[in-house]
Amino acid sequence: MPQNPSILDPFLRRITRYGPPSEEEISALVAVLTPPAAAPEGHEMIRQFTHPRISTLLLSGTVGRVVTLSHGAQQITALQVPGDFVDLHAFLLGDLDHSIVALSDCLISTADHDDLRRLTDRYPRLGRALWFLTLVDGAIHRQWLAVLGRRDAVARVGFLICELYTRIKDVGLAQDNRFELGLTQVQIADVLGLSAVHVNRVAQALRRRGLVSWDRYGHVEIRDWDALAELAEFDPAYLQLEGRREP
Amino acid sequence: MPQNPSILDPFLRRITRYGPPSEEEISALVAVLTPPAAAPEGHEMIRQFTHPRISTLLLSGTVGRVVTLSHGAQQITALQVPGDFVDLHAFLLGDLDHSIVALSDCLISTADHDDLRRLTDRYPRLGRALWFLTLVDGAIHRQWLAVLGRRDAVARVGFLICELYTRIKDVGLAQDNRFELGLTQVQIADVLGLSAVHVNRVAQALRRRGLVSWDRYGHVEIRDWDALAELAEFDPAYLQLEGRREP
DNA sequence: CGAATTCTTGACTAGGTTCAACTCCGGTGG
DNA sequence: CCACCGGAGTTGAACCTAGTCAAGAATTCG
Repeated sequence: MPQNPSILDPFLRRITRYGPPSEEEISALVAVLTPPAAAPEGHEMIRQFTHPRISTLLLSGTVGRVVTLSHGAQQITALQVPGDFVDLHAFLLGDLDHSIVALSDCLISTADHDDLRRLTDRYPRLGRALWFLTLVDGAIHRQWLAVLGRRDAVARVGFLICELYTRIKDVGLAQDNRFELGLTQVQIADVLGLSAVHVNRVAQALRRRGLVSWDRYGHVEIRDWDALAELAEFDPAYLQLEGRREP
Repeated sequence: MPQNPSILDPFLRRITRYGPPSEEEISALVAVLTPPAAAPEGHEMIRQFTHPRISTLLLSGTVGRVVTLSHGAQQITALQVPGDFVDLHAFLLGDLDHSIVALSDCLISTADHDDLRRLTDRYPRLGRALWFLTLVDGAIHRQWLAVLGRRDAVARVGFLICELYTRIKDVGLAQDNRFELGLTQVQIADVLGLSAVHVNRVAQALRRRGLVSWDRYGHVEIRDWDALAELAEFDPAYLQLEGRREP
């Protein structure tokens, strides 16, 4: 169990959205987590088509789920922020359909699948809380399908910025419409299904219109949230931040 | 509990992929299902932004999860085939981020969320089997993100045909490379993020190249599976049809 | 200082959209 | 029985968003 409790804060915020599990359940879960470990940028934590025996909790940094296609093209199918399990779905699935890659320098903690199985046997409500987390991932996937299927490039970039700010703020790591994007334009292109060149042009357009400022280090400030959210048709309901009180 | 056991066969094939749950667990689950009921084509089973108290098992027909955008544009974010729970994720989520619509005449059975909660309390392994089903949905979402983000129109249509045939065959409702597509070209366009006009042109190209035959009633025959699968880069691993033996 | 990334810009191209008209078919009602 | 209607599919032409290719600027790092 990690020495410094504060680094778990983002995760505790997430897990208590559902239910919440009792103190006892949360303690039991935290007890099976390893101490924080470093995962440097570019590290492939799990390789496509393999089956991990542990699940990974992201404590800081950004992680992506990456599907690699034949021509070398990549699609990033999910972005994880601190407090997210990056591969909780692998707990029950067989071989994974994607790689998991650290997109920046990260701190992680892991939980053994055998421990998770014992925990969810003993505490069914905790199991549902974990299930809930993977269902939110699914809700995000669905929104992104609508984004990739039916929105133009400007709305896609706007949506990504709105979503990431909302998620990072939700775990207490952003405020005042500023956050650390921490993605290169190439990586953004791989999330949005665009070319890097076009992402660059769209970013400039958003800056020119006064919607965001965005420096080369990935510090983003949303200067006009309402306009950006409307442009992107962003409604955070799908993120399930209101949580859910289980009867 | 439905009188005719055979109509549950597709579902029983699905649920036993994981684990499997014991006979007792499966019987307990089947016991809380309502008898089959009809849902006519076009019926909106769940409306976007509401919270259902039941989950729906699809027995026959095709159902879609539909996200509606502001300009009236739609994106179908998931297709369900017989044996799928169409809204099991709503069991734990709050308000739903999409509507659920019968895309053809359907037969359905439902389970009350309170019953599901009791069952998953009593049988944690059954809970994991249901969780597993929602994780497969997520895996399909991820593949579709890669399809929409990085593949051209011909590959998208090819991929859809390969996936639906594989899924329908898996539950015993298709064989010999023939199946009932049961979607109009407009609906296909809403799945693929294309215009209906372009879907039409792509369909003709696939027919001309001898890869599929495809009549106006939605009867599809895949005439050259290998070529189609290669064109679409379709690898069924993500569907998790091999299942998973829980230790 | 040179090497490597990332970002930026311009010119050209292409895949897919839009709009509009027309066909084919099944169903409906006079 | 036929006229009409509506939905699905089909076709053509014009347009446009985003991709590709290629080169140059800016920054970081060894």
